[in-house]
Amino acid sequence: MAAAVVVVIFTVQQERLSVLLIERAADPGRGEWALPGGVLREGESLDGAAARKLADETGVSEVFLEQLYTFDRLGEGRAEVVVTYFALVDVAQVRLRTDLEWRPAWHPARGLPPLAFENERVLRYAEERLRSKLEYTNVVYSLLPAQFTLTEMQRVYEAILGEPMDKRNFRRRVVGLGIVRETGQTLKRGAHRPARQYEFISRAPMTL
Amino acid sequence: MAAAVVVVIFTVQQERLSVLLIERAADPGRGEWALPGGVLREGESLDGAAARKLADETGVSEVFLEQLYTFDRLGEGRAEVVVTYFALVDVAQVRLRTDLEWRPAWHPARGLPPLAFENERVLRYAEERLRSKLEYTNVVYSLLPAQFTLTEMQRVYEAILGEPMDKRNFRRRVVGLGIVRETGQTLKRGAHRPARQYEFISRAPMTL
DNA sequence: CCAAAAGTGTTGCCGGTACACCCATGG
DNA sequence: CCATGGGTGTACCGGCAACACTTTTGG
Repeated sequence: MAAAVVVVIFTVQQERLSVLLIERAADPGRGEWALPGGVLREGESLDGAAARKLADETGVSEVFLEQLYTFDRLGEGRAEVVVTYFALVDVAQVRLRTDLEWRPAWHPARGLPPLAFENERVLRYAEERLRSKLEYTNVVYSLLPAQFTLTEMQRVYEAILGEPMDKRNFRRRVVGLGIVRETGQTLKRGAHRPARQYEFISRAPMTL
Repeated sequence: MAAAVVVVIFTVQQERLSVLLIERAADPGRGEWALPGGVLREGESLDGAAARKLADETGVSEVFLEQLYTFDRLGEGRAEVVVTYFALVDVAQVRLRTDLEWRPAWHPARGLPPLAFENERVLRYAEERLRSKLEYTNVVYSLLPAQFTLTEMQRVYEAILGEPMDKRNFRRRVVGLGIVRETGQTLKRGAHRPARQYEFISRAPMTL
């Protein structure tokens, strides 16, 4: 009866918010999907355990990772308490594990398979917190590459919030509030006018 | 190495934000003060354990009580993880335990005695969260009796935020946003004009 | 020349803040 | 009559939302 750590790993892919899930190859919960997690090791810190799980599954570190909530007695799980975290990753940086037994895969946050251990509760809570953090922090930095266009950034916001935003208001806000700045470079893609590239002023979480 | 629960119990007393602390009569931490807490019992829920601790120390229930954060390896504590909660109580409803060994007492949040188990970190975090929740929720309901005057309510806000507020703006806000309503009754006290009594529209936590 | 995305300003509304005076009561 | 707290309105400012057209490019 030790403590367990579970990590909700979000990304935005094809204009959809997605979550990393693992198909369980053993009981309990065989054949269902679950959030990545595991037991806290002897002498390990909570933040350390969460970062380890995240790195195990995605290969990334140095991304936004924050404690979410602590649950007790989640479903059939054997842990006394489950400390949950949530992380935001740029899908382009991720290399998923390719084990035969415990397959990780991205799933759109809308339209999930059956989940083990009442992970739906955890996910709902994480999604709510993510949406609210978008509004008053710069956490989106962790979902985008070093350089990007404002349109790409806006698509990420829209995927998470689930509604279209006004282009002019969006731009005024993110540059005006000091979240991003121009790099001076531009990017040409397809039959379009070249787009200015932007970068985050800070790649650490900050409250606006 | 089980999980422990710790509760930060706030009240407002004589226009000061205060916290309930317990003087430790045994090691570790003998002679220091600490937040009330204990080990999670077999089969007990986290919320249940927090409510039990709160009721043990103050006799109250049905007040605002919410999970705060989960810490690992706090000081010399023996718990693997410590799940912290914070509660808001009306000091008039509280009857403190009067054990000889483990004395509970209110301490002003500014100017605390030496604390055991790194409880300063927990307290700082709880205080910050309380201040921010004041702004966008009705949690203050849990610090006041059923009926009260707007001046009393304003004093509670000022004690917690640590700065005076404008009377007219305060009143407009709390009635306008539907936090409180008039009861129709008035209260006479001393050499003053009678004051209208108010009550909370909802005595459950709500976001504004 | 057409389709597709980039880029750009103005206006109205609302919420928040600053600010000062008169009133009812008990002693 | 005076000291004490109760009660009230207005004006300014800044952030936020709504809204439409022109430009550049590749095919």
